[in-house]
Amino acid sequence: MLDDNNLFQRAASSAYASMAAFTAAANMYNSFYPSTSNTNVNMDPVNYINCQDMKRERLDPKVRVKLEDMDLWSRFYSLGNEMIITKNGRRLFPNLRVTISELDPNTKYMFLLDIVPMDDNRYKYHESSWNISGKAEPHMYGRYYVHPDSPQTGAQWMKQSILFNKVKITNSPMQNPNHIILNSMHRYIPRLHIVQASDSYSMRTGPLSTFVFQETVFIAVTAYQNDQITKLKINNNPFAKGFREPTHGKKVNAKPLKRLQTNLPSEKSLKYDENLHRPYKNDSSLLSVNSSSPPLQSTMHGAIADSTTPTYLDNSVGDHEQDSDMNPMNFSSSYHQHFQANSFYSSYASDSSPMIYNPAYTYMNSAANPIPSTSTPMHFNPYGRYPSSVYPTNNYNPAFF
DNA sequence: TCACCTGTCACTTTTGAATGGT
DNA sequence: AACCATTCAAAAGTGACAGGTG
Repeated sequence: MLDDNNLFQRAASSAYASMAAFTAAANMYNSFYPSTSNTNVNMDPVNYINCQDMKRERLDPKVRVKLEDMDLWSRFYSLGNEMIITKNGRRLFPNLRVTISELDPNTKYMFLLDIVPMDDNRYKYHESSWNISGKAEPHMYGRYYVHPDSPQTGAQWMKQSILFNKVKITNSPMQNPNHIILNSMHRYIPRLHIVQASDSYSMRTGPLSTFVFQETVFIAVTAYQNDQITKLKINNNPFAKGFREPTHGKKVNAKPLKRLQTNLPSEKSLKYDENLHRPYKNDSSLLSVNSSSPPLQSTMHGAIADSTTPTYLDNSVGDHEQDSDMNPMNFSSSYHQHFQANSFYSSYASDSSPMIYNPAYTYMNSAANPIPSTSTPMHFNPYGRYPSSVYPTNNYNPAFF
């Protein structure tokens, strides 16, 4: 383990080197998820990551973060967003842009971004839908993108929206150390960390809060799987403008047509929708009669943990009303309404958060919630909750797409 | 002007199921 | 029946490319 930590420290570099090194030790413990098939592991989240001594103060709970371009994010979310990863690194699209309120105007803050797995699964795109195809590869923690304006005062951060358009994701650990490493065919969510700090040293100890946005969930891919995602990207990303007009390039014509032909609906692509009691086209965008505005499921807001700073493992879940809502074991509809009405997110509260994005843990953490067998591939619902027949009693409800 | 960003596409590599031999 | 090696198709990854942005 010590050797591994040294490896992390060597790998960490540039502006965030100190933070990556600092968090590496904690991350080593939860880099490898508990197996979904093992129900006998120690379920105490504090002991699980073995970091009960690492307490960290939070920012003022009044601090609010709003995700910009919510409409665009929601459109991608509803289709099951995909992000291309390449060896040299690709940017995220849509861009992550947020606005902040209720920071102390005179205190300095640093803004960091990382991307963490949503669950313990690897996915496969088959017959126009995402299905679980096996267990996830271990995630490489410790890579952060530090916003180049960091540090600056709360007043400066709140003056205008904050854009993370330079973040790049890659599948190659050997590339630029500023790139965030992801595994293809795995599902992720970006996390925004706000640290009260005036330099990289105090960044390690200053009060910290983490924010996540459900609409930013995506599956990392090396080539787009869902044609609808491709079209949405082309139509909205200015750098892909060249692909909008079929008459412009020669490339635009030939292959897509060929692909379209190979994907033409055959008998195989028609399925029977048991809910609608009618056949439906086997395409994630056409899954329901309401496909133009699929429901945004509510369950993950603010719930993804900061695995790098297991500060909130204080067993005080539910101390406050807000805490209760933020508790991943108790996602409430009221919080959903709060989200839909304002698109504002609080930081997550004291909870067992380092495990939240790992359904395996969540299921195991509740004796009342038996773990469904993962040996048989489950259909991945692009619109949110797994059917209640699959998870009869769980209240985790992995809500994506 | 030019560095950079995008999705496309042809090609290569990897994966995993099927098959057959011991 | 169990194990191992081989084959082969499908899936996934790679890199060059043209057309675009800033």
